[in-house]
Amino acid sequence: MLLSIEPDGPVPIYQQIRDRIVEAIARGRQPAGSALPPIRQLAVDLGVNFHTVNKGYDLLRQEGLLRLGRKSGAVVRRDAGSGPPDPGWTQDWAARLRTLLAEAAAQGMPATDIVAECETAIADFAFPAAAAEA
Amino acid sequence: MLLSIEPDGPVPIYQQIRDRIVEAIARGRQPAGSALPPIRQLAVDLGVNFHTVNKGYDLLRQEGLLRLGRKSGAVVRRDAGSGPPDPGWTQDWAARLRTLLAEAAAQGMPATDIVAECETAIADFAFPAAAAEA
DNA sequence: TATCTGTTCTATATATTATAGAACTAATAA
DNA sequence: TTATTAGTTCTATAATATATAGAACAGATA
Repeated sequence: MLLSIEPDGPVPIYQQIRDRIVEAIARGRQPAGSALPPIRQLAVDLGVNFHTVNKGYDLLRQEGLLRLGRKSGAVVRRDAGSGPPDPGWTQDWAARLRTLLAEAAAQGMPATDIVAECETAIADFAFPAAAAEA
Repeated sequence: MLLSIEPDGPVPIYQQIRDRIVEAIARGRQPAGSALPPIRQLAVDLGVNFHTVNKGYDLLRQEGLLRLGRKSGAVVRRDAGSGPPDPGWTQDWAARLRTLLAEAAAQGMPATDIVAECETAIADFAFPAAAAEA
């Protein structure tokens, strides 16, 4: 489990930890049932306080992606193969997506490029029965 | 210029102001050259401090989307018809896109649904010579 | 001159972020 | 039992971000 962090970046460290793990889950590198490093160990590896890692893990638990146990540690609960997400969650996510895509359009990015970026990202994910036909 | 804000939401007010304006630009409701409300007036309309609006406008200025003048006020500088964005900017944006899309995949959203949400959002934008063929 | 607009400064209060240390709970291993 | 492991829960501190507030300034316009 490699996990590179930018300590001096604009995005909070606990958020970066959460983001990298979400990406690892989406790409199938952390399938459902797989274990994540213990909070204290990851904190040492990253050179940050264990409370910071704990906050990132807790975020993932609130999102339903992690299951945290006393001795079992942090285990992935959902992945790209799980059932469809909650309708309310999908709405919130779609709103954030619209804002992010609008940003690219406002910056003058062509529609074809925007679509291409989306497809490139999605192609890296590990869907259960992916068909990568062009 | 309608602009609804959630004062008690998790996202900062100045960020919401920035996001709504970005979406208005992308959708062609605020084309390049069009004027935005004065800082103080928008502050009154939204029921927030004018410093909060100023911070949102200043963000957009830093992103190259707005031009702020003494008497000219806030004028849109770039829109969906402008030239392609800066390569460095595109890289950063693509990274944020990958994180957001990974979130949906990790939550179990099917690839087809993710693509559909992207296309739905893009269809609302005002590209110069859009071809909406299916 | 007077007005409108963005800009800049100080100031205050609250919330967020990150670090730090200590103690606790539950499960496992020796 | 005893020790270890790992998450959980408290307090505490410092730095930064957020939002409000007021005042004053600078440039363009009527």
